[in-house]
Amino acid sequence: MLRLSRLTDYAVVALTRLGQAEAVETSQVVAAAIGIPEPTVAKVLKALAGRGLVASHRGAHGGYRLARALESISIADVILAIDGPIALTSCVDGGGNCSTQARCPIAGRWDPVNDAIRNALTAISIADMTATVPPAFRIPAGPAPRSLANEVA
Amino acid sequence: MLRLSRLTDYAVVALTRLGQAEAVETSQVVAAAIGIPEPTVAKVLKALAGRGLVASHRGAHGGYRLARALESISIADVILAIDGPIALTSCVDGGGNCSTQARCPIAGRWDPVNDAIRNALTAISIADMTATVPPAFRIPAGPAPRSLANEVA
DNA sequence: TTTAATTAGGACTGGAGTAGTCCTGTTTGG
DNA sequence: CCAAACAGGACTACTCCAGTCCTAATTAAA
Repeated sequence: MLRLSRLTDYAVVALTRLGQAEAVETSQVVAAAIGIPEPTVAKVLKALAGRGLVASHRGAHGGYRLARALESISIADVILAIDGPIALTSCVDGGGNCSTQARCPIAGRWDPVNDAIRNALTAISIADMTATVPPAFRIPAGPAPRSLANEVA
Repeated sequence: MLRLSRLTDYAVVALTRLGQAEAVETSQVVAAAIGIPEPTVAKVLKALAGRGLVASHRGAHGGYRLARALESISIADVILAIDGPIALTSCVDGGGNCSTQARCPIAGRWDPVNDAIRNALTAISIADMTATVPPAFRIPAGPAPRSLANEVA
């Protein structure tokens, strides 16, 4: 089902949280705020920092903050940071190192599919994802259904 | 990385093969033609038949043939047949049965993402996937690199 | 200068889900 | 009536991800 990594969902939640923060926040604070175990949040934030989506500050009183506005961060960026490059087939990005030796009947050209998905994902920002929720459906407070495991298709 | 099921790739290859066939072909023949183990091909064809993408004929001299032209079969159709419905989050299609009780900070609205991907995948037909390969890059004959494991993102 | 806080980075492990196989039943042409 | 072929489901081995932990490296404050 074209599963999307669950960590990617965490990343979106964490980014949204940082978007609401006023100063740098430690991974512990973020974890507590969004209700996800700290080690996992730390892992996600590290990955996001590595891709420059969040800025990190080490040492005492360190933490994370957004490197750019949520409006200018696309889901494609997040997926890239968490799961790696967007490419359907190993054939495409792997450079043709097909393990099996079966015949390739011309078929299986996933490039257009990759491009289409990449474009679709690049067009949507994290801000878009939160903005599209009609106010009536927003959860007032307290525990609430949360976005979880992800599967496309 | 938004992994796409490998069976989906097989399905595309098998469909392309059936597109070249002149009469019904058994799963054995298809398997031999595309160089993939017969049981696996059989499994894929069954799934495609279940979704009406290929027509099956039982009994002696039975087999499979395309139910419609490759031009009118989208990858979304294939993914749906092999991997199930296209939806990024269990939150969305599962009806809100979130297992964890963590707080949902409004974030994680994957609906627009799902829609975008669905649209992108629906717009591409199997015929498109084979047609986009420039003639110069077509493999003349014999063993050749084959599309394999699939990952998006 | 020392100490504590905090990120960076990688290794490790358990579990979930998929690929692939196989078996049994049903249909159908010869 | 028999053999060929699909239908459908059960089962297993394996891969890969989620989650945890440990050890640096960095930095503010005392």
